[in-house]
Amino acid sequence: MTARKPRIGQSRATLSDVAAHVGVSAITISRALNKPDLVSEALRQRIDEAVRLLGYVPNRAARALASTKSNSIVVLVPSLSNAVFVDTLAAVHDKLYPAGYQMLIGDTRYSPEQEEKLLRTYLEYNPDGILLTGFDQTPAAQQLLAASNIPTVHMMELDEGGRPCVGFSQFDSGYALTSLLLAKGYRRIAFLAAQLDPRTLRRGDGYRAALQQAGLYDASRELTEPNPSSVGMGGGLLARLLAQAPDCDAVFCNNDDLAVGVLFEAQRRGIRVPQDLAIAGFNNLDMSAWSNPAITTVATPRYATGSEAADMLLALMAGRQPASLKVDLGFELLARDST
Amino acid sequence: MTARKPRIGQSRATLSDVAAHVGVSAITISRALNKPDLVSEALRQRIDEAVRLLGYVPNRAARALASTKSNSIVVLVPSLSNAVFVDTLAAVHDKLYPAGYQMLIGDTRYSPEQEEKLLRTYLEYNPDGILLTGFDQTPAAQQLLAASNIPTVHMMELDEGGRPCVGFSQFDSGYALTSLLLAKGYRRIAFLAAQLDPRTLRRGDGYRAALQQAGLYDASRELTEPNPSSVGMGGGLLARLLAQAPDCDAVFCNNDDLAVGVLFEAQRRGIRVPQDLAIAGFNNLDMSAWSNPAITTVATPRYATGSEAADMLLALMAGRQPASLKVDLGFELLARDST
DNA sequence: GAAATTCAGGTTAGCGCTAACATTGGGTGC
DNA sequence: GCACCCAATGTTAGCGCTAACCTGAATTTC
Repeated sequence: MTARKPRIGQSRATLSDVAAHVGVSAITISRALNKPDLVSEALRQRIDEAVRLLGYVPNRAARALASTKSNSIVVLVPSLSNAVFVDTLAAVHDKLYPAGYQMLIGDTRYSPEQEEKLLRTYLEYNPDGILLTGFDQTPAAQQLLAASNIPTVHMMELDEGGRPCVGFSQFDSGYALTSLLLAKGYRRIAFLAAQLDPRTLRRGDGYRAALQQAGLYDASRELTEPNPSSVGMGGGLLARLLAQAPDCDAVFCNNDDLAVGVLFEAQRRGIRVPQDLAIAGFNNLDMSAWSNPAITTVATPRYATGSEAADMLLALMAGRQPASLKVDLGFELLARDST
Repeated sequence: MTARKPRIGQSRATLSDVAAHVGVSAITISRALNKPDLVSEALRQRIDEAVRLLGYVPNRAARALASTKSNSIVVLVPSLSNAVFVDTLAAVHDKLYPAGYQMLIGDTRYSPEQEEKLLRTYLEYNPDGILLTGFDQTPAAQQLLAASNIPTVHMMELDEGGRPCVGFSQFDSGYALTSLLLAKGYRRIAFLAAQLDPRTLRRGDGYRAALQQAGLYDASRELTEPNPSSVGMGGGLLARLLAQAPDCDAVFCNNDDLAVGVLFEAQRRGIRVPQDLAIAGFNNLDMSAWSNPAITTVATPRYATGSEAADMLLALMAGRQPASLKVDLGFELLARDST
């Protein structure tokens, strides 16, 4: 048993304080807390009592330093104001929290540079695992990741190169929704997108491919806007579109909030939906199911993505080989009254 | 100069690795990194180069342990899927990040018990400061906070008891919006609320007070629902309301998404807004400005709350006395076409 | 009943960093 | 030219915890 150190003031109780109080050595307290079955029942109870009495709270930094395990996971998402990522985060949390891991959440604001900066910062925490969104890391960030040797899983997109990933094909989803519109007889289909992140662009690629294949592609019907998408912006984009290509018979909006904005603006202009103009959105956000008419959209596996990605990461961290390093969760077309 | 420790494998470079490489002592590297002006220009450059060469990343746990400062701030919000808190978080981040602090974000899911649990967990990180939402902590959580002696600021509500806080009066905002409806001539005003957190309830108190004062309160027009609010739920609540109190001439929705849902449902039922039914929302979310008609709402100071709260916390952490311990940021009524 | 095993706890050392004090070797003042 | 000071770097110790090994007593094995 180590001598009790004199403690000045009322700084927090430490392991040795508890140990001194109970009359055992510090390591025993540590064991009672972390590997309870290595300590006898009776002693464990006395320890629990002392812990409560002294208000002992373990010091995570000390634990991390001594054990070289931080029990924290870095999760980097492009935005916290987008329901897509929030839902994914919730799923990740639901898996990781019971496993004893803390999430360090970083918001990259859709910028690879910001992502690199966050990565640099969070690497100081010595995370046990990393969850990233997409594959568009800067070269420096990729180097950091490689050098750190920390298990990493990418979410929301699929990789052909063998990097661990969970998501769905953005290209296919854009292609499929456009094909649905073509099948319904629409011929002059516009594409409206805000927040030009890589996933948006790949959905646009799918849109373009479908139309080109049908011989119906017209670049003037493609309208984009770098700022984050919102209902208000949907209205603005429709106004721009009608000025530039007034003959469109359908719009593919890259996100449901844009679609709702387009619907509102169409109503203001007396454009009937879907008779004069069909509207399709993306992501199946809550509101698109309830508008009048309800908006056709693509349901994306947000919660499942977070859940599966966390599972894969847990496997990698435990040194287990996950069943698959590439999990394609697919997507679902929801044809509703707006098309 | 301390001897270089033999390093096996390729575990991360440490301060002493850098020191050995440059040929100085570890503390000098530490100084070059943290207090650069204590180290000569020439040496600093050599150190920077070595840091880059070895890919040195400081170990946060070790730094926290040695300095007894974690440079991290715990921020607990009730939900990440509510734009209100996300905006607030963004503001907090914008202030804290430049000051060198990391945020540890916790999502309490509107539960004081969960909040207590998170607090317990995050206290292990030895945060330098804490930001909480509201004042409804469990007694145990309050005890934890008091014992920890960590500067804490409460957001979104105001306290009479002198605890540091930044927000606005939820009661007053509910009272003011109801008064606006009364002033416009509405007499049978309903109140629809989901997610019955304390702030919702206090807004409801304001609503009730205004109506009671006017002698127009009728409990059957108050309808609540414990689950999180959404557009879909707004429609459901309107349906319930019409069954129970079909003569309402206005609805005060506790959040804009409910209001939009009510509007959609009214449209489906052929109820004219505002002629047959006026609709008011809360929080000034993006969509409420663009619907047809645009929805009357209350603009709440979300970003400012985060910003001011972070400022206050920074002052408290630095041992400075903030200008005021109670910052009332007010709110703004936005009368639009739906009333 | 002696050796082998298990159980419950202890000792020692060190994770990587920084606070606090110590040391050096020029200036500076007069 | 001597005391003094300051700037730049070093030494020592320790933050709070746990990994790895060690010890002694109780229990089991045949």
